[in-house]
Amino acid sequence: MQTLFTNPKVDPSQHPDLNQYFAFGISVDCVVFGYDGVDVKVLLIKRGTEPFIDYQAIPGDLVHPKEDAVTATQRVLKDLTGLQNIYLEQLQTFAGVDRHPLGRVATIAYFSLLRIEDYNPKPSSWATDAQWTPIQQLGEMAFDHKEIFDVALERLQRRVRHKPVGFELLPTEFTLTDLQHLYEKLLNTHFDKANFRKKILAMGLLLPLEKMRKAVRYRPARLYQFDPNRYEALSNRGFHFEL
Amino acid sequence: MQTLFTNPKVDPSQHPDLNQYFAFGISVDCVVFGYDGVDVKVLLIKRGTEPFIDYQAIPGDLVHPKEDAVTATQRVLKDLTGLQNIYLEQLQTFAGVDRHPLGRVATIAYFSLLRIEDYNPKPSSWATDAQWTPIQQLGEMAFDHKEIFDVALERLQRRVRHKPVGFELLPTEFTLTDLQHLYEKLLNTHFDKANFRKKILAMGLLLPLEKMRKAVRYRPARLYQFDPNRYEALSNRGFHFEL
DNA sequence: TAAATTATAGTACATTTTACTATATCTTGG
DNA sequence: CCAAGATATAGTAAAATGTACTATAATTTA
Repeated sequence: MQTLFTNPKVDPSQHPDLNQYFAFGISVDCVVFGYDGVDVKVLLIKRGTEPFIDYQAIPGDLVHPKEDAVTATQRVLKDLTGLQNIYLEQLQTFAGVDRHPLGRVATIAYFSLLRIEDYNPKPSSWATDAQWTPIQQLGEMAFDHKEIFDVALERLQRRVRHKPVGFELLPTEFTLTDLQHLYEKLLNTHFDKANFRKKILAMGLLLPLEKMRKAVRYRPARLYQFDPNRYEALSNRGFHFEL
Repeated sequence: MQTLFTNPKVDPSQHPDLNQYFAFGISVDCVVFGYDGVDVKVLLIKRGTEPFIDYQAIPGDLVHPKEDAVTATQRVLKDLTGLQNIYLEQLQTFAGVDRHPLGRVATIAYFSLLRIEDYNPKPSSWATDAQWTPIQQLGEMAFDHKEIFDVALERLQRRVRHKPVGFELLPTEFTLTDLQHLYEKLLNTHFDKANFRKKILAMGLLLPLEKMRKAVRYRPARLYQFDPNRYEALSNRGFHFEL
């Protein structure tokens, strides 16, 4: 039997054997990135049961029958972090036949970005086993989660260069040096300091504040904050963020 | 019940009620782009039954129980076009609760690129209703297929600027003007002729042939072909295609 | 053989990027 | 209170790239 379902000439309601095609589970998995001022980290849970006991895993869950995928992911994120309205982007779907030992489960992978200082673990049944892991120090991962993570990291690195989403990882007020360090960690490169600030400031996306970073034993730097409205406005005029 | 399945402390095999979570259908839908030298076109089928009778639809099918998603898409593409090994990229998954009137079906959307001259419709049960439609002349589309198409087009436009995949749409041998026209149609812009050729040739991705385009009533242009090996080599050295 | 048409080469100017240098501003220790 | 240390911020000059043109070459058709 081929193309039964979408064949424009066939009426699927006439085919009771269609049931065997409705036996998939769908899960969502979300790679949560954070930044603590030093390292880019990812929020992973440690599995306490087989299969893959003691392996690190990307948080996720089965999508409920009447729930859509984004909603499911937001539910997982809230249970895990206590946060709502955090940056979320669909990544890719992994649907290999044998990717899950417990059944045919396709997983829709997402990634999200949050300010690590906002993170506030909820005492849900599993969130207590969550831990922030620097992305260079990943252990072995359950299922195909390493592959999912790799895709997520690659996507993040591209995304961050073409859209101003890096700010999602920083405190709302930050210095230009903070920003530069973040990008250097994310992209694993070095930027010339003077040129970096010139380029960023020239975009006009940052609102300079009348405050300075305090409690440093050298000249304090000005604090800035990202201005989403300005970005919106510029985008509509054809502006393209690029770093 | 929450996070039953992926909760690291819960053993899902102890939960017979898990069955209600394994009742999804998964389909693949593939937006097939082609180019005939004049227009960018998309291969759509016209539905012959309800729901959405007479609407245009993106070709696709349910994923079989023991089939992975890419394989399913390649099967659909082969039934439809007679072609194998054509450019294929996963786009995004659409999993809205009510997106399909016949049941809970999440669809993994793909897009693919092919040389329209290679297209050779197979007499499969539905491929005969397939037709190449210029992307400006789309009618109303079935299900959420218009939304899928919009995402596909946007993705194609970005992809074509950052990876040399435009060549997938051209005959293997083409002139620089052919290439420029293709990009102008894809991106809906105009390029300065002299600068376009300078930029493209400077990349060193095109192999100049000793042939000329014939049967034109003016000066014939040199034919080129894309050199994938060269691209591979340059990519490894950090080269980044950009147009 | 001239006219028409497109291919290809070249050039000059503007803009952006890159690699630096110089100066300003703050804290801390003597 | 001043110098030393550290980082912030401003500025500049050369290099590279992009942009807008102009000029010339090659081919067919009338």
